[in-house]
Amino acid sequence: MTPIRVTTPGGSASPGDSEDLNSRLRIGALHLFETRGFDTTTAEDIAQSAGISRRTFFRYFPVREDVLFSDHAVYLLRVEQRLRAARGEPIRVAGVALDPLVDGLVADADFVTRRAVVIRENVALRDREVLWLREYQQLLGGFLAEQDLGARSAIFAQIVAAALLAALSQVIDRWLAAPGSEDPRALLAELVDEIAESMGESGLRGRGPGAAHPERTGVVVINSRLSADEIAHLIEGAH
Amino acid sequence: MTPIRVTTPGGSASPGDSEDLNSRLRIGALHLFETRGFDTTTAEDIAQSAGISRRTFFRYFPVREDVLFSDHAVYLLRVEQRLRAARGEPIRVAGVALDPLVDGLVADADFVTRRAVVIRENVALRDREVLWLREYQQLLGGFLAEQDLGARSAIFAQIVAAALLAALSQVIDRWLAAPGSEDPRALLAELVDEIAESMGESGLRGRGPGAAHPERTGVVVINSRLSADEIAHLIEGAH
DNA sequence: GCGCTGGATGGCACTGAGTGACAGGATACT
DNA sequence: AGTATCCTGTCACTCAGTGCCATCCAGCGC
Repeated sequence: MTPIRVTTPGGSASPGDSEDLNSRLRIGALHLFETRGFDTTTAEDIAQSAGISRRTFFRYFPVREDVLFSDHAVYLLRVEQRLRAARGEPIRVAGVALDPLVDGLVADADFVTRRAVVIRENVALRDREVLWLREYQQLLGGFLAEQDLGARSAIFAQIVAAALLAALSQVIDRWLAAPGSEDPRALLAELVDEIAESMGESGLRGRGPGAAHPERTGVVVINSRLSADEIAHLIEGAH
Repeated sequence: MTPIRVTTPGGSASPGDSEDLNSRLRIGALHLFETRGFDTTTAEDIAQSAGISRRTFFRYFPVREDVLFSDHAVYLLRVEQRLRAARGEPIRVAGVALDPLVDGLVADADFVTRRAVVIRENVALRDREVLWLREYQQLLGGFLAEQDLGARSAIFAQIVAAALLAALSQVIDRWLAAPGSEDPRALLAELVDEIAESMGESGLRGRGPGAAHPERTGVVVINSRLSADEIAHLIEGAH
């Protein structure tokens, strides 16, 4: 997956930039896909549109589909950095680490929305996007697997990672469907919060209290038919 | 994805059966992959091993990789049936609906474990497996989306589906790594339970009480430094 | 200036996946 | 019988992806 040539030696920062070869390729390709359709556009066509040879094209993108996803190669690196740098409650850290991705997509809105249209109409592109998103999932999964998530930690690491990525995917979908109607980053934060609270350190009968967020206090009650006293009694007998 | 020819008109039931063309192909292919490696085995080779022409092979499996995954086409149907038939708390229903898949894999253990070895060593096969698993996820996601999961129902449907499928994936991985050490179906049930409890109707500030599991009572307290009275007070002020 | 070296590119040729079109051949139905 | 239908094989074609080699263009030391 990784060997997309990012071609950002130190200069042009964001994937929305223009005028390096990578950008010429992805923009030219998108335009071709929009007009001619994905599977009637050959690698040769794309290469020509950027003024390079077919052979060179495949040196930049080992798989033809990837010409639309070069940004992910960049975002993945940023997400990885965030994971390495941040500290705190693991699940929230993992969730927040996805911010650069969301920000990047929003900043590159024009390209991203047009790309989404093309992707929606083509199976190969949809599949390829799934595989790219899975890269993030593995990243988060790997990170969470190194943390202690209580009982069944290794398993839950993957489950939580999957949940987080599904949340991300939904956030992006919503944003694409109705741009501007909701702040994607805020929505993601909200969902991450809920996931962290429900599957986090205390949500799944894992370990004791007092780890990362000692000041945080939360109470969840299921079946409010019990009186407060009864609940208090239950709590006293619990731990 | 779907157009794999299942070739089970009404006769041979389980994917582990032999002697229909489909089985000859997948077994022959597996053997070739084991000995010669996946990417040095051409579609022609596989076709020959089953005594058919290359063209016919591609009529059975539009994508070469799929020759190893024909069982999923069957399992997907069964899972879908289970979803349609069962009633109860949605998340548990969705989780339990995966049982036919687990059972099928276990029943077909020889093939499945050998396949796993081949898959592990090849990117194209790994990717293809991911895409197949995603089919289940979409199935569950679609089902859950029709249910009412409380606030943000549409979003949580996808998140829960992803979590369930990650659980399934972990269960299978464990079983493959140490067959017989743990009952995969029991482990899956356990994980589904935890997911249902944490992300279910009450886990995520959704709707009121009294739906599917009215008798169930649970209390979760984060930060036990508070006294029981303080907590009771918090609760009284909550709803 | 010159020569050298390393990386990026292009051209060429080759394998193999996947597909459309057509032609038998078997089977089932009447 | 005749005929419609489904399955299969053959042929031919496009195009993705790759290895090999020649070339070109920096940069750098001298």
